[in-house]
Amino acid sequence: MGNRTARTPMVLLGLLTIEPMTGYELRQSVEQTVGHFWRESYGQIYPALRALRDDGLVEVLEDAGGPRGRKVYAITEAGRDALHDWLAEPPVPSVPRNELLLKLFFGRHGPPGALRSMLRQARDRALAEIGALGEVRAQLERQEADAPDLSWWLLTVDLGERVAQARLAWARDALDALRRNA
Amino acid sequence: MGNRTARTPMVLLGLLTIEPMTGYELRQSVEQTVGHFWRESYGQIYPALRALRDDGLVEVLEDAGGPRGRKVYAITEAGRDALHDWLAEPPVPSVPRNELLLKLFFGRHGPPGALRSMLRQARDRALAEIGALGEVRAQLERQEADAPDLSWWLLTVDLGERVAQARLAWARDALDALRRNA
DNA sequence: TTTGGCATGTAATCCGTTACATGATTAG
DNA sequence: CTAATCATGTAACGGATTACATGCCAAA
Repeated sequence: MGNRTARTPMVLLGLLTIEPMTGYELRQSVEQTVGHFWRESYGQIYPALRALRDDGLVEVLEDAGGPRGRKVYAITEAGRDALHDWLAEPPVPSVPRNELLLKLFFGRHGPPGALRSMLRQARDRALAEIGALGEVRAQLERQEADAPDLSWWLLTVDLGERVAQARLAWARDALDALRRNA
Repeated sequence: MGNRTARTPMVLLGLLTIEPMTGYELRQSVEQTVGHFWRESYGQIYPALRALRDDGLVEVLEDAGGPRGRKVYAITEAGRDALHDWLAEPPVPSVPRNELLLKLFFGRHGPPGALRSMLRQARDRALAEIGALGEVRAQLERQEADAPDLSWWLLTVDLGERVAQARLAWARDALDALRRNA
């Protein structure tokens, strides 16, 4: 039984399909590519790489540098198979946990200004997200125009933008409603 | 420093502002009220209730029934204060983790049909969510028309609906694009 | 009488973050 | 020379789920 989900190793395998990388670079790469909808910490990455190597799903290309070496990992054929199999399974629905909504739900029991400030923060975050995703999209279309993954990547950007737009509209409408009531 | 976030006890305190309940009823209540954006398991609830009681934030009204008793919890004044303080703090931004997007991002490396079936599932889930939230809204407006929390509750429903609509439109457009390309 | 819902709790385990420990290399 | 960045790893801890253990009561 053990690992039911095992998503960390799959992100690593996925990123290693783009190019071989060190654990450190994988961390950066997670942030830069799937950062709006996924995150991994070193505490997850290094043990996962060890396990992947033990299972023959990745291999170490170089091993040089300092005392503990710099290890460049590459995905193996077995690794591609494992990734393929995982991609065939439907995503396991995640437990929703939205602290903002929780606080709004119980908002009557908090201080009067808190609602407004949380909505403002939500609005600003949504705006920032829209801006960031717009840049991502522009950069993809410029620099990755020939990347074979492009259409998949744009799909994820697209959902991100739509959801951020929905949040923005919601926060603005809610703030307007507050103003009219006050 | 121990508990930085401590959200489980806060959900429980929040729900106990509505009415006193047992641990079992709290579990149902989480599902029925904040279910679209929050979830708690017994493994969290019972220990949390114990800790809340030790801290004087809740008290036990009744203690009867079976061998281990039926305990009806009520929020105390100290509990209301703790909830109030927590509601004053801005929500801690959560790490995004969306497995569907992860799978789409690496979609090229999976089986050809997987993308389509995941999008269909996303579309169907969004539709179901919209339906469920519509019912929640209708029921709130009917049965809780005088509830002092109503406007806050509707705010959370509203965001849920908008985000679900965004997901629905995204999944439909993506499916259409797929069909045109095939 | 047996199934399902009410009810409480613990134990094992996992997933994941943060902090710690260590050191090489590079740019200013 | 020194600060930042590259780089690898472990340890402690906390948050959360799942499974387990137990038993009452009511309805079919």
